Amino acid sequence: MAVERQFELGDAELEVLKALWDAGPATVRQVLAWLHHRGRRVAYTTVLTVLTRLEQKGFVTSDKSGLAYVYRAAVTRERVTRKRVKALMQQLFDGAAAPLVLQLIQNERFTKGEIQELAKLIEDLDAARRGRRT
Amino acid sequence: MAVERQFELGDAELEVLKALWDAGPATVRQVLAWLHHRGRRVAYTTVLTVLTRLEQKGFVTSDKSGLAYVYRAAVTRERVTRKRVKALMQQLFDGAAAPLVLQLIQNERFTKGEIQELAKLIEDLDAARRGRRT
DNA sequence: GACACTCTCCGACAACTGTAGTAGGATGCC
DNA sequence: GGCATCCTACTACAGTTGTCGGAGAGTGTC
Repeated sequence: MAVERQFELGDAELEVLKALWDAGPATVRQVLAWLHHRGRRVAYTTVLTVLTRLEQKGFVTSDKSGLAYVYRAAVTRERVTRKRVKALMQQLFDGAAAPLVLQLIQNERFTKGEIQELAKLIEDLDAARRGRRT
Repeated sequence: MAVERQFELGDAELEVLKALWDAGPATVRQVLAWLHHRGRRVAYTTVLTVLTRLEQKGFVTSDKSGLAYVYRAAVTRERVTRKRVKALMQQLFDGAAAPLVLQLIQNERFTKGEIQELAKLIEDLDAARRGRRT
């Protein structure tokens, strides 16, 4: 690879994006504060660099309204999340979702509420399937 | 980052590991054939390099029984898979499994059999939870 | 105007990963 | 013995990502 791929997100980049998702549009300094708050000890310029790269990749936009540039996420958390999950499914299970779900259900713990919610969703799925007579 | 992390698997590395999982212990040439079969056009020496790195990282072992070294996976597919999924959960959902499962169920399609299997697993989970009086 | 701050820009560097060429040893065939 | 073939070791290089430092511009304060 190394050629062709073009834009994916590394850990640091994702972390910065999260700051924008959680805190809304923010300046470099605000993102830095958010990261420090989360225990990520990085320098101001590091955040700046990451934001710049994210902008190059199209994940954020910026505009200078006051003294400093304000950065804003240009992609939704849902979109990025879905894409990542898809990629993982592709990589590990040749794109199939079921094995992943099965693994999660068997290996992870869920609260009562979560289990109920899952049960309900599954039931809905089943009902929909029947409804479509598939 | 760049420092500290030490060993994770890239796409190419994972693909090579898959070859060993699927086809069992194999020589460089056999892995190469497997990759070509899967449409991955890489050179012999590339495979050799990747296998060498995987060995350095402890993911495979090798032994020279005949003319060429035979490489063998030193980690199970399950172990690697679980670790990757955990990492994704950590990265995207702060370690929580439920949001990931919910997203999968809502966004992906499942066959009748899969839905039934899921329903059964959820039911078991629920029963176990009740059994524990938790 | 000088000093202190705060920003952005540019350049840099190291680790990791993907990819591969070249050299040289081993083996087998004529 | 010479030549083709196969294998490993070593080296290399580019792209990506994480991480910063220093230079220089803008702004506010005495």
